[in-house]
Amino acid sequence: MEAGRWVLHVDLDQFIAAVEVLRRPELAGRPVIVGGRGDPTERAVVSTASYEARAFGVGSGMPLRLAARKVPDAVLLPVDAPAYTEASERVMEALRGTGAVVEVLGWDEAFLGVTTDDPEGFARRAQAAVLEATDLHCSVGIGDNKVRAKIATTFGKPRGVFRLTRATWSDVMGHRATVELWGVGARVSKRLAAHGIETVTQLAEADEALLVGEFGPRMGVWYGRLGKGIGSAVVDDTPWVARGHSRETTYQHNLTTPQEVADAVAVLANAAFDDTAAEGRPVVRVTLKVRYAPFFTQTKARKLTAPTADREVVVAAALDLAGRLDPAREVRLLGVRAEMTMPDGGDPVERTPVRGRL
DNA sequence: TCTGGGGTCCTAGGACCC
DNA sequence: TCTGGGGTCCTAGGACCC
Repeated sequence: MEAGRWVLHVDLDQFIAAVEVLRRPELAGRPVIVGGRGDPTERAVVSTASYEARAFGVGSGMPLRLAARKVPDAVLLPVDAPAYTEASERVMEALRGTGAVVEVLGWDEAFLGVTTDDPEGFARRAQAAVLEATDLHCSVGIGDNKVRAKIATTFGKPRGVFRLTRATWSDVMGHRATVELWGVGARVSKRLAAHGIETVTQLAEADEALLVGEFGPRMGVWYGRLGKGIGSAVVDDTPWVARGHSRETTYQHNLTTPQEVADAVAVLANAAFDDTAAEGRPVVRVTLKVRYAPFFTQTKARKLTAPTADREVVVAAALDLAGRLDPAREVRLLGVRAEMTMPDGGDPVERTPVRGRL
């Protein structure tokens, strides 16, 4: 058995749907779909679907309207963020109780840093601890770094454990499409394919200069390493520090006049300001995001002349950006983001490393 | 099927400076 | 006139993740 340090990736199975079923046991075994306000006639998308609903082809990100059509007898539920936050906190506490270093990735995911001769045994104990504390099931990926641990989890689902290391990387991942890598999406995989790079092995063997020419000095190098399964093995339990907060709303009916837009921007800017004020750090940059109907997204940003904790300044900056939008187009989504100074007093634009790329 | 809301990081290119 | 070479700061936008 290999002695030493391991990275474990823990991912709760159908987390949101599972939390809902826990408090409504009669829903067990039924196709449960959670999204928006649970109303399939509204503009909203699926947050999570239970495995029973996924069997009908429903998945995260799908418009609620379409999901409801695919599964006629589905149980549709509204998103209840406080309930998931509470369940998540109990999960993370259970994981910390295993003695591992725990780096939280989101509601339903965490990396564990452990030193053990038996990572599978540790993984099973972590699963048991989570189940005991919360009645929730999870899958665990074991790796020699975060990239491999994260991908390993997908082979462990549901309720399983899977190990992926440098020794097995090529056998397990080499023949797969690049889009299966964590950090490669539809766009990047298409650009890779244009260079004849379709598989993970082809990416691993690709000329670095070619990747840098296509994607730039950082991303190009990073994609090449991703193909080889190379990544950080540092699990950091430092509490996460947000760089900023944003509020975003898709309107059930498009906004058609500058006054409607200005009113909406004021509401969102105030809410975003409230979130940053709660952090106790001043705002340094304001960004306005707009999606015109049917689908065209624009962003406008302004760095403030000085960091400010003044609500009026932040709202005025957002309204000023709104004045630069095209008044002739219908707006279906607006968002306002307020970025804060970092705890050390720095500017988020300087990319103070709080949590870097994995 | 016309696609949420909350985040993160990276790149291109213009303005401006010496 | 057909054009340097470096640097910084800023905005706009792309891509990805949960």
